[in-house]
Amino acid sequence: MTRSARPSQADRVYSELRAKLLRGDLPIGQRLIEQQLAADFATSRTPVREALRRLEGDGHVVRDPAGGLCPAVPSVRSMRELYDVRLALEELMVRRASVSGDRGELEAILQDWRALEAERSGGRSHHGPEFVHQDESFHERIARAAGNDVAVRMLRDLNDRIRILRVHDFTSDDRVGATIADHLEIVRTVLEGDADAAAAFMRAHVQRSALVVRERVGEALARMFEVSES
Amino acid sequence: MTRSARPSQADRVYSELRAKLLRGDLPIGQRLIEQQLAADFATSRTPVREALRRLEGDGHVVRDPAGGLCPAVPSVRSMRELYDVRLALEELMVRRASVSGDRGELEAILQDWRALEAERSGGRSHHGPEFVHQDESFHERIARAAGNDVAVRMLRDLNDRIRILRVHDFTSDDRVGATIADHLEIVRTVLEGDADAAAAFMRAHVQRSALVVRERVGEALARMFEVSES
DNA sequence: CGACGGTTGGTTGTATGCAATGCGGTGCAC
DNA sequence: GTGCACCGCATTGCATACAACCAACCGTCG
Repeated sequence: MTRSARPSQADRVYSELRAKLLRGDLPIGQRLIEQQLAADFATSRTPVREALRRLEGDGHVVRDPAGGLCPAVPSVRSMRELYDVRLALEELMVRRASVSGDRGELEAILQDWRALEAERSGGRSHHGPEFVHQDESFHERIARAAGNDVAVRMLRDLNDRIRILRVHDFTSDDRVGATIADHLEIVRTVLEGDADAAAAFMRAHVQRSALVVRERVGEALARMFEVSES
Repeated sequence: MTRSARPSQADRVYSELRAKLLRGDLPIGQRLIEQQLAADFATSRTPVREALRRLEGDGHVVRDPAGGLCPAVPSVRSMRELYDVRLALEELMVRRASVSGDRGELEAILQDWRALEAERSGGRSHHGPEFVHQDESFHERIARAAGNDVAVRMLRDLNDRIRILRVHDFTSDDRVGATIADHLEIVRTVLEGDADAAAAFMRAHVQRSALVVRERVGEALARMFEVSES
């Protein structure tokens, strides 16, 4: 996906536009005009078109009936679906990691999260957006240690789409602490090779997170989503 | 993904090229030259470029170090990964379908497969490629009945990538019969609402299929894959 | 006053031209 | 004979010009 040597204009437009879309920076009803985007990114329509095609393939933009492209609107329903699929995949990953995971990587993960725990009890606390990245990184590393690149890629895609919600999980210091504890417990269990227990911990962890998000985001976001649902 | 009204050149190139890639029709080492493809499809480079970008996003073509695009080569490893993920998703789908599936659709599936069973015992037998489509359709309909469009899309993508193997599952009449029996059992159990049993049946069904494929494809394909693995 | 058709501006789809890059081949020097 | 440098070609990335199409607006006619 990343061009090997020199990132092209199309790549640049793709990632910047994608970032905007995933942050929800673009007005939802508004059509994305190729020429206008080309002007914004100081380039021509060709790279913009290529970026849009990729974003369309990713499902981050959708076609309106007239053939124009608009930002895809997340719905409550799709969020639930995404969490559902994510849960199944994460469970699979810890099972695989438990049975035949890369021990070196798993132990590195354990070390890193012990360090985070120490930092935290040492008074240095992590705030939302930064911790979201840590959290995503944990789950991706587990998948990578499990040795399933197909799943890694799928999880990354899922994470892109729920990131906008995930930040709501880490607005309280309690949740950050609980997450660190969960992660340590999971990776320890994986290293013990207990697939069933690890899967159960992961399931509980993700479900807890989903519950908190659901609660925090609450009715406000739900209503926002509802109205913008197509 | 499908343009609403008038399929564009880019759409045509995308689907035809994609079909060729998924059938393994293109020599693996051979670089895909934009201009040559444009000539083959009797169009210009622009639609070809867009098609290639989408295929790149799908992972069906990959960049060589020089920046050129080549058909992605399936590896034994990625096949195993795909089956692994597919298994997890299929299991999730029957669980969801068991608990809160669309009964109308589920009963329609049951009817259709009873009809297929009757046809078969009536002497009309189905052969490989045709039955692959039936089989894929079954699994997609289950996912659709489960009401998770995110998973439907992911499964479709997975199926695209394992189709090349799946045909090896249905070269014997026995396997076709066994598959019909499995499908009937699965959908009946789902309709009874027994999620655990349905998941177990689905797991057994997919694993059986994977085993047969692995056996039939055998070392020959495995070796072919190995040498072409990057 | 309403409905219909033409017209026009805006937007996307397609084609092509141009520049840059990387690779291979060839010729020259040693 | 071998190594190196230079040149040309193939190919991609980017820009722009042109064509097709849709949508809305406006005028006219019933």
